[in-house]
Amino acid sequence: MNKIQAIKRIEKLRSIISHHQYLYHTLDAPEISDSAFDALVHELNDLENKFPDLALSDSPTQRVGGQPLKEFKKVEHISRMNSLNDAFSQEDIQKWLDRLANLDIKNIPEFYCDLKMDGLAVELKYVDGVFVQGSTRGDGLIGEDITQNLKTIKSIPLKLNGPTSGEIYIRGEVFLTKKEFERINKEQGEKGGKMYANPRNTAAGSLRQLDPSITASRKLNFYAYDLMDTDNKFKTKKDKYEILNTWGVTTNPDGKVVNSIEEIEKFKNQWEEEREKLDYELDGIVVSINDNKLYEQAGVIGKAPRGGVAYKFAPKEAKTIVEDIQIQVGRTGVLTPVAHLKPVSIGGTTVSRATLHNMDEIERLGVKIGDTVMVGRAGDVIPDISQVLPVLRTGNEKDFHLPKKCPVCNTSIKKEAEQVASYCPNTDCPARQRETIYHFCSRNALNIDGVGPKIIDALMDAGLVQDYADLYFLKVEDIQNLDRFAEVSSANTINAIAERKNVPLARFVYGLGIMHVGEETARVLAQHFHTLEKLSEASEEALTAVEDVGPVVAKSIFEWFKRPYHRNILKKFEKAGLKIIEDKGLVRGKLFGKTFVITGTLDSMSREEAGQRIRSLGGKVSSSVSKETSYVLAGSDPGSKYDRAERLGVKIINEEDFLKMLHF
DNA sequence: ATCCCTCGAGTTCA
DNA sequence: CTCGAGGGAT
Repeated sequence: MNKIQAIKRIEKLRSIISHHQYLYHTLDAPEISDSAFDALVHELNDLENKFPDLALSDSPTQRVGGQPLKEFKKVEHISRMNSLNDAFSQEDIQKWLDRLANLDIKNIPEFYCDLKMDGLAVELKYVDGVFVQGSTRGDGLIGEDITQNLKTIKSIPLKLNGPTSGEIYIRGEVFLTKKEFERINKEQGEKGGKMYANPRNTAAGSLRQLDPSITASRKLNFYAYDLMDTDNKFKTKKDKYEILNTWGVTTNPDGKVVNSIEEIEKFKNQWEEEREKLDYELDGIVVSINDNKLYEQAGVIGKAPRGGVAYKFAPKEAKTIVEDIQIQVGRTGVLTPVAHLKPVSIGGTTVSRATLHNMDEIERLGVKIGDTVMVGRAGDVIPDISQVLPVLRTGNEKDFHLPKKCPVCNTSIKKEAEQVASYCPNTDCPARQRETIYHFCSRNALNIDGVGPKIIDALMDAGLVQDYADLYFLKVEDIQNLDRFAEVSSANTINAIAERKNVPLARFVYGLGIMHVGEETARVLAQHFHTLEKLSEASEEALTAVEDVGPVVAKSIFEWFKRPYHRNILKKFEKAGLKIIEDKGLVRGKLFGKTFVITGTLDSMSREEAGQRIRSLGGKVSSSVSKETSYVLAGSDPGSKYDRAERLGVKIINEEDFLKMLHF
């Protein structure tokens, strides 16, 4: 980026950041997520570092942010309440140590590592051991008097269990547990009040209540992180924490002293992994020089003391650019727009694509090609665009439109009026056929091990396979002649296919890939008709009579078996010697009539196996919890289903209970 | 017609 | 995991 561009960009970023600072700090009503905001500040910081002459003293990066609301009395802080510089990697920490070394602070023997709760900094004033005043950080110099509200917090002692004379100033973080956040938000929702975005905003909103009884109804927490020590009575940060604790002031119990950069890294990694286990939100750790004298010696630059850094966890969201939006054709012909992103690292892995689901989603987000977006991960796994930052548009963004023709086979795209998705109606579309064969080989269908997309693509491109029945006619020589295939792997492929010449009816029906027939419906159909022959000859009426099969599904199945193309495929299977194992019908075992939902990880078996055992005893396994569910089987690290079960009062059993249930 | 429960389908990276 | 939509109960 050249200087002219940088100037423009910096101006733009400054105005956007100021605007959002106002929304966030003064109105408690942010419009963009915290990480989106952080990303903006970060970019501005980088630019200002690159072009130091463009950095201005009134830049938002130079301010701590936030003017006090006029309703509260103003309080001047004893000394400026600063905020720490951020570090995002071990290199950043190393740079910090290098800068300290330049100041002649070398070979620091001890660091204090503390957890960084995501909350609000406050200052408490005690006179003669009695809590007399508390204030928010405000702009760093002047905060708001929220004494009455702070008095409602149980972990802030009204009287210190210690010194009974003189003035004492304590700083710390007020925060909210995740549980309490949910409770408050639920209550707000029921009252039709404003919903909070996250625990931090809720804590901020709660502290700024003009009526302390409202604050009291919300259980806020407090951990101290500093004791103002004007006459240097304490040697280390740890000493301060210990004396605070004896006075009855809590500090974070998980903080500890470490001796090296490696240990800092270890501490950070440990808590980054375990953060979910805590009942409050963490956004990183704070690393400080443990020795107070050295800490002071490091001094303050701008708004940030140099004796400590906030070592932030990898954000769960990151800012990136949508380079293109492309269309994918699925097995059923549904067209899915996928955003191709400028690669970005989120929580340790690099993300370059994210699904946009359908046109409705694109409209809801308002995303255009070239837009800057925030990408997170739904359920911690699947990349997902959470919001667009339209303020960063340059005017060169392009709207995305669905093509009129299938990008693969050029057939005209169709869309049912009341449905969201558009689709390619051509059942012979190569993209659809490919996906159909992948599906046939997939784990829950025929489970042909080692025959994945790559091999299937190669076989199709060579014209060796047109449909999934062709797989059973392949010979080792056929595959060997293809590029990239060695003798061994071709033999393995053939063996893997041959191993699946006896298959249970339910799996086979699922593998066929009939519209609206998934695993569960395939099982029900198999139980009901027992053989493929009977299923294939069933009338629409007979199909509709089956539990869970209505007119739409019945028609889809009926028409599938009617098509000559499919009849021919079934004949080929027969010719290849495929044996379909007859289904014995419904089992009336001891779990008959019981519905299970499985969540979390089990020790003694996979969830798949557990499901099979349940079904073999006549039980059902469902994917979502409702009041119809008999038991939720919870392994370790259960997901959201556990909470839902609790809320609905569904019986939750652990693995041990489950094993007993199987055996008795 | 309308709600609730389930199922189906699509999805990313290492 | 999440969304959309089919099936069935009301």
